[in-house]
Amino acid sequence: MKIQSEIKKRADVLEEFTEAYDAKFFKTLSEPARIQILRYLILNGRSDIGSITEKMSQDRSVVSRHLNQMQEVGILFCEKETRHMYYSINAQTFVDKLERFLAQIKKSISMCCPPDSCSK
Amino acid sequence: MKIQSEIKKRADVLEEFTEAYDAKFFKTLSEPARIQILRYLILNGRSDIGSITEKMSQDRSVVSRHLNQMQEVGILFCEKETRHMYYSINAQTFVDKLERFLAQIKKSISMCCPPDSCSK
DNA sequence: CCCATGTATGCATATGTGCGCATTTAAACA
DNA sequence: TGTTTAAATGCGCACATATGCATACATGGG
Repeated sequence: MKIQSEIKKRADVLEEFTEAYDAKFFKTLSEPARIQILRYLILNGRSDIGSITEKMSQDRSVVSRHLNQMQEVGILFCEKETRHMYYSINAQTFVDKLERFLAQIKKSISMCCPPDSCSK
Repeated sequence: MKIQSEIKKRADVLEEFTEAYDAKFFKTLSEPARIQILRYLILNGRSDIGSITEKMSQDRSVVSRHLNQMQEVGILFCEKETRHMYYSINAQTFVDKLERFLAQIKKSISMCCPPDSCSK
């Protein structure tokens, strides 16, 4: 039956959507302090924690934790060198995550909201 | 001088980036309850608050507030009809916001992180 | 007009999380 | 091997916000 296969299709797309969804990634992107860090790295490129902290009002430890979280969700890349921990934007994973999410949203929307299903 | 113009270019792109950045949009996308609402709307399309609440553990008022916030940041579209407030995914603004952000990130990254500037 | 139904809002509370301080760990240099 | 510098971690505090209850505000049906 046509309806049955439609229901299954929706459930499948929803499952895909749920798997692709990274709430922590978005949460990380929503914090003012972390946005400031992102801005700093866009402007200055690869930097260590000390340099970043100089331009911020927060404590070194706080910045360290933010950077760590940003690295965990794939926004930043880090590597230790001598005594310094250097961070830079992880272009690969960052862009990839956004593109995956965008593709999934488009897919989900086209399924659930054709022009004459959602609007009225 | 070459360096000076490079600095200006970076500042300009950063300003664009900052303008395009909508922290509240990402924050809205990061809450479990709101993600559940999004999932519901993907599966069921246009729905009123009552129907959505039935499938959630939160109170009607809480769901109402979440829906309102999601509409504010451009994720959802709403329209009142008889006594019901109907919500649906706002494909236009939702996708547009993501695409704008993605484009801006790509632009910023390509400027600040050419392969041999960020990596070491 | 009054009542029922669907939403929105005021308020109190609980949970989450950003923050700074103090301390610990790690590593380079004398 | 001790000293100094950079970063990470434990802990407690403060503030933001998600939640639920009670209530107020619509609006359609009788």
